[in-house]
This record gives sequence, structure tokens and C-alpha cells, in this order.
Amino acid sequence: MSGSKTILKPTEAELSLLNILWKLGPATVKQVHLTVSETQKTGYTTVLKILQIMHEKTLVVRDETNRAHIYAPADSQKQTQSSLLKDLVIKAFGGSTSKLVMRAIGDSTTKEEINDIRQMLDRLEQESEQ
Amino acid sequence: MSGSKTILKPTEAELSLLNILWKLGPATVKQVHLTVSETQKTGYTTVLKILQIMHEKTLVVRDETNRAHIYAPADSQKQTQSSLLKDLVIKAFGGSTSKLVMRAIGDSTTKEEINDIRQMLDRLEQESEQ
DNA sequence: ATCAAGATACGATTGTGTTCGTATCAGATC
DNA sequence: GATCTGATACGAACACAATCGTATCTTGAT
Repeated sequence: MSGSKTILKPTEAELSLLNILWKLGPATVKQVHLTVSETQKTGYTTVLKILQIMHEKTLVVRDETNRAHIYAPADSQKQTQSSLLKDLVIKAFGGSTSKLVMRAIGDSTTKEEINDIRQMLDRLEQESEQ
Repeated sequence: MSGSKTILKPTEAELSLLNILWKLGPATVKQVHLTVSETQKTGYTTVLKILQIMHEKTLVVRDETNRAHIYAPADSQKQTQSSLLKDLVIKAFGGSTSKLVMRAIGDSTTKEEINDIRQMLDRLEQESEQ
């Protein structure tokens, strides 16, 4: 069920632009470039080119109504995060999500985070029990 | 404390060989290639080359005593998994491990896995409390 | 109509990952 | 010591990601 299609894995540069688009919402190249520039020095046309490539790959949708095109993520942040996780689970954790989760927890979670996670588990179990 | 060094991120092909080395223990190119061949068709020299590159990058150590060199992972599977997770947390989850964990749990864990994770949380909390 | 400003499109360059064919080397056997 | 075998080393080819300079296009103002 749900999405399917063969999973599209964004590259590193693409993912960083997706992060910006999820934060800004639909945006022009100019806006994206401006945001990028807060943390890195990257040329305008570099951002443009990557967005164009992402459009070809259907990682983003593009509204060409106006002269300055408006780009928006094709998939939700949630879907993309799930894809990337699934990929890592397969390639580095032998397909076991729980192994990944336990490694992640063991590494670097604070007490507050542990509580958040426990609540999440409770909620999940309730849902699946009724 | 612990490892540090700038995190060395294995590529996809490298990671697949690391998985084999963790499973086999120290092994020759021949052994690695044989194992690879169970699931993919990859040339012997391809495996050799990748192992050589990994050696240059210090992703593996190499025993050159005998004619057929013996390769072994430089870092533990645990360390590598942690590195990869950390990388994904930063690039796709805004640095929040708990967000990653919750996404992973929400996606695809079975009841048994949920129990495993809960036990892990309990253990963690006990440890940090004493 | 022309022009200037600001946008997209194109093309080249560079770097890196992956693959493998061929060359070379080392060691055992005759 | 010549040869055969099985290993490593080298180099080239291909693909893709990332970057950016330059060319082209569009539109509003003169």
C-alpha cells in the first residue's frame, strides 16, 4: 500500500534544497538561493541547476506560470525521511529496523528524548491493539 | 571521548563489502568475491580494487604477510552504523535523533520489535539512573 | 521597437565512484 | 631456471554529482 514507485533517493545537495523547500514552502530559485546563502556560499546558477535536475527526476514540482518559476517538493518530508531510513536499514542494518532504532537510541538520546520515544511506543501499541 | 577523527563515510559499494567482512571476519579477496557472487555478479578485480581503495582510505586494514592479502574492517560494525546514523540524523532529521527514531518506529516495526525497543529503553534508563 | 534587468537554459569542467581488462609480480613445480 | 598458476597493481572508461560561466530568453519601461 501507499506510495510505492521505485524509491527516489535524493543526493546530498538535493536533500539540502529539499530541506529548505519544506521549511519555506513553494519558493522561487531566488528565495532558495538566499536561504542557502545563509549557511554556504553557493552560486545562484548552481541552485538553479540542481532544482532543474530535481524537476527532471520529479523530486520537485514546478509552477511555470510566472517568469520566476516556483518550486515545491514532490514528496512530503515524512515520505522522504522514510525512504532514506528504509535505505539505511537495508544497507547497514541487515533490514532490521529495530536494530537501527536501538543503535540510534544507544548512541545519543537524552532523557527527555527517551520519554518522547516511550510515549510514541505506547501510542503505537494502543492503536494496533484495538 | 572515544574515536573522533573526522567521520569516514563508506560509499555504497564499500559498505556492502564491509558487511561481508563483518560477517566473515578477516578474509582474502577471493573469499570476499565468492560471497559477493552469491547475490551479485561482480568481477574479481572490481572487488579487489574497491578493497584497495578502502585500504587507502583506511576503511580496512590489510595483512600483507602472505601472497593473498587478508583484509579486515578498520572500524567495528557498531561504530560504522553510528556514523551513518549520525550523518542521516544531521542531513535529514535536523539533527534530532529522537525524530529519526520516531519516524523509524512509526514506519515499520512489529509488536515484537516494539517490545525489544521498550526493553532497551528500560535498560538505558536504569543505567543512567544509578 | 528598443533596451535593461532579471530570470532560465545550456554547456563545460571537475571530482568521485564503479567497473573491469590487461599487465605485472611471486612462488611452487618440473 | 623456465614455466605455470594465481595473486596484486595499474590504467582506462563510464556514469553521475556538483559547480559555475556564459548565452539566451522574457517582460516591463522608455
